[in-house]
Amino acid sequence: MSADVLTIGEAARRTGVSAKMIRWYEATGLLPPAARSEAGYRHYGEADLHTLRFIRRARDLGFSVGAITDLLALWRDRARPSAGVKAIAQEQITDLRRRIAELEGMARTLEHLADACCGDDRPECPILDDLAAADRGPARRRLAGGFARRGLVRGGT
Amino acid sequence: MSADVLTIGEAARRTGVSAKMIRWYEATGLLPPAARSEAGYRHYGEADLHTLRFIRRARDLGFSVGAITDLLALWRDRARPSAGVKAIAQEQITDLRRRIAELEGMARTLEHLADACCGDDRPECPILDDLAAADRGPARRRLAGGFARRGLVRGGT
DNA sequence: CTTGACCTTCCCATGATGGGAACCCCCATC
DNA sequence: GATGGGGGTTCCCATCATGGGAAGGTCAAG
Repeated sequence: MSADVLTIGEAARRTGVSAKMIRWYEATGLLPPAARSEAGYRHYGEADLHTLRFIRRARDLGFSVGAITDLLALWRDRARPSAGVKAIAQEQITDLRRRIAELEGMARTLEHLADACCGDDRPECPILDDLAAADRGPARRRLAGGFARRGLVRGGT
Repeated sequence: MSADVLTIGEAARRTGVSAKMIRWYEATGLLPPAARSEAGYRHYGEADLHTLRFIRRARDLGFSVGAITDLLALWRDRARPSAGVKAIAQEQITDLRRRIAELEGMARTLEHLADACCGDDRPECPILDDLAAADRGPARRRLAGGFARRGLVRGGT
C-alpha cells in the first residue's frame, strides 16, 4: 500500500472520527464512497483526512449532520458567498441559545428547590412537594419566590 | 364507568402526559400496570393522575426516567430522608450545568466566528476557515478548557 | 503456517417521543 | 338493529448519532 494511503483505522486515529462513524457518514451520503483496495479495504488520502477533520470540528460545534452537509458543499465551492455560511452558523447559534435557556431554566428552578431542602434524615422535602404539587394548571403558583412555572421552563429565558 | 375513573385519553388531557407516553411508562415499569375494564381499556383514578403530574413535572425539570423512578419511590416512602431526594436533585443540577457549559462553549466560539464573517457575497469566510483548519491534530485538541469533549453534547431536551 | 490485529458487512441498542396501521369497543343517532 | 365516529388496543417504524458485537475475510510478522 503506497505511503500516503491509510486504512480506515488509521484515518480514524488521525482525525478523531471513529471508524464506525466514517462508515456511517459514507453510508448516509455525507461522505462520497471511499476508494477501495482489491480486498475491499477503504483507503483514505490527505484530502479525505482534511474532510474528516472538518466534519469532526463541525460536530464539536454542535452542527447536525444535515447542516454539515450544507457546510461541506459551501466549503468545496470556492465561489460561495460567505452569507450562506454565516446564515447556517447563525441558525446554529440561535438553536444553541434556545437550548441553553431551556436548561438554564431547569437548573435555576432545581437550585432554588435544592436550597430549600435540608437534605437530612427527616422526610420533609420541598423538592418532592414541588413535584407533587397538583395545582400546576393555569398560571398561578403559590410557591414563594416566583420560580419557573411550566411554560417558562420549556420556552424562554 | 363510574364517575371517578378515566380513560387514558382523558388522563392524558388532564396531566399533560400523552397517551402514548403513559403506555410507554407502564411498559417500561415506571408506572405499575393500570387497572383495566372488561374490554381491556386502561382506567385511571385520582391517585394515578397525581403520579402522572409528578412525572410530567419531573420531566419538565429534565430528570431522566431512571431518576424519576427513584424520585417516585422516595415520594411514596413517607419516611424517606430528604437527603436522598436532594442528592438526586443535585446530580441533576450538576448534569444540567455541565451541559450548559458545553453548549455555551460552542455558542461562544460560533459567535466569535460569525462576528468575523462579513456574510456578504464574497467567498472569504472565517467560519469555513476555522472548520477547515488542519492544525487540530488527534490527541491534542487545544480546546481542552471548556468545550465539547464529546459526549452529551447533543442531549436534546 | 499460525497468530493476532485489522478490515468487511450486518444486526441491535440507546432515550424519549411521535406516527401510523390494523383492529376492537362504546355510544348516540337514524 | 344498523351505522358512524371517536377512541381505545397492540405492534412496528423513525428519529439522531453513536457504540457494541458477531461472523468471516485479509494482511503482516514471527
